[in-house]
Amino acid sequence: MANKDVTDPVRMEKIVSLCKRRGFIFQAGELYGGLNGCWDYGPLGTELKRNLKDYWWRKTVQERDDVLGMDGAILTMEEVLQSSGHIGGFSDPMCDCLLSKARLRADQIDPQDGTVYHFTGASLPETDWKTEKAYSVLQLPGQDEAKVRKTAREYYSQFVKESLMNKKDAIKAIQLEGETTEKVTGTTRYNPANGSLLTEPREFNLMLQTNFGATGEQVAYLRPETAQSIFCQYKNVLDSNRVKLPFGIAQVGKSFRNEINPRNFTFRSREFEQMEIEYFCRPEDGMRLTDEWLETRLNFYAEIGIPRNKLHILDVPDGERAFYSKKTYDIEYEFPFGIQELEGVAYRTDYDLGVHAKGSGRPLEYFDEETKERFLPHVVEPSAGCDRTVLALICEAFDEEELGTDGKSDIRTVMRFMPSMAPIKVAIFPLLKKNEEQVRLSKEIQKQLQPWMNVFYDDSGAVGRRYRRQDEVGTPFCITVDFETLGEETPELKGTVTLRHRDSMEQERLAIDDLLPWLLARVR
RNA sequence: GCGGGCGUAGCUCAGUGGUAGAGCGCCACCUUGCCAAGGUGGAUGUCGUGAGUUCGAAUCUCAUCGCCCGCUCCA
Repeated sequence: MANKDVTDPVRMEKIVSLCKRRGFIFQAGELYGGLNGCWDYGPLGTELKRNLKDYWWRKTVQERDDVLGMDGAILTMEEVLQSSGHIGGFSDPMCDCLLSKARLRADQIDPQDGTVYHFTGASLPETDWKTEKAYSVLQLPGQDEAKVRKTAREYYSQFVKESLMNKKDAIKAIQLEGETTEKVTGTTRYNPANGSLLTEPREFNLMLQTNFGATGEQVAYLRPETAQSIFCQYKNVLDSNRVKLPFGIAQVGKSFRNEINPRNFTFRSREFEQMEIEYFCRPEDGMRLTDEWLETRLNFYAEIGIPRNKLHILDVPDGERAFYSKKTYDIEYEFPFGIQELEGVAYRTDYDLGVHAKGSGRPLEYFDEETKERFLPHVVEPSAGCDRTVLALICEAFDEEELGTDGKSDIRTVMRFMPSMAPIKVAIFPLLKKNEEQVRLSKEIQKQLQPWMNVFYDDSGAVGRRYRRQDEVGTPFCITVDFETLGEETPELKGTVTLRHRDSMEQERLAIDDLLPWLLARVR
């Protein structure tokens, strides 16, 4: 098990603060108080996320011969989710303890035998407090009747105004009413820890539902994962694209889950984006391909700037995997709030195509021309959380560097994004705002580079401050048009600019004409 | 969903019943020949929201929303 104790809340707070201050991520609906579990990306966050998605798409779909893309509807038919098991099958019935408020999974309570004491209500002598609420307690092994009644009085004490008297005396004084007993066997209605009655088991609604049609009579669900539209269109993709096993279908898009408890900034949100591949293969290749995809995906993270030593691979053991999965790897990252999952690589066997073939009554078998076999392909699913990866990129990039060599403390905040991920690729400054020629040339360079990359122009304040502002949003390169550019004192430097590197703060001179190829080689 | 903490300017926070504050940031001008915090001036607040108590509420009470921590949950 990963060590969850390695957390740094202070660092996380600084990151959240920077995200808001510099326009990476805002809380959704903040103007009206905020919407729990939902987030908006600001200008820079949007660029960052787009860079990630574009890179994933390029590496996963465009640069591979065996993966095709699709973009499915978010609104999903009830039948699809019935077959997949999202309706009915996967949601766990939960009970709450009426006394301790502990939440228990109804299906994990051991059946118990014993005597149950039923009460119809309680009152408090010498006051007008009285309740008709019924309550029951199971006598646990080793408990006497007095203990059972104490438990009941503790329950009723929740409804007594605390101002009546001090709590201990109040509990002792409560009069229980209508006591009867009953022998029960195999009950799961009582908390094994304290004998208290539980609430009725409730199905937690883990999906978001919506309605449409003229009077809103038709029910649809916001998809809980992008995977289901891939499984449902697998046959159409196969028939329309002349592909052979093994092949994959990839999708990037929004999914929605009614998370009970959204936490950790954007990490667990109700609305989130996934980058998923369903890779269809022959049954005998499933295990091997799962391992291969794990390697492919780990390499991907290294390429976008999340080093291998910050990733942890969890080989999910038997019993903790989804029941249909023969093998699952979780790829986890060391977030400041703990080691948490970025991506799951799961071997899902033929479960998904199987349930949809059955649910729809349509054959989904693959016919192998060479071997003349007909079978349901198996599926390996590398499923990455897009917002989680953006958050990992931000956490990984965030750095505070001490520069105070002369005794003064100077902390430089730098987002060390890889150039390919950085929201702004290059910033362009005239050294002096008042020098018209420098301003003119700077804007000319900006126009030259803009068709190729995201460029930012700034002429306010001292140039040092402008450098630092760009450091804080992770711009890898800054270009300064200075007096040498104009060739005023050193004619041989005419037409060159200062190029300043974010990470080292070092500078070099480059000819304006060389800028585009130089940058293009580094920012993609 | 439970328990605890918190919510005042863009950010970090001070302000415990009597005129809404500081530092940083931001904007303008000046200065500035390459790495923040120099000079002058300026803008910015439904004190999270709503009700209540009060002559008067950022301050007290209740509710609600949101954030953080711990449980719980995560197909």
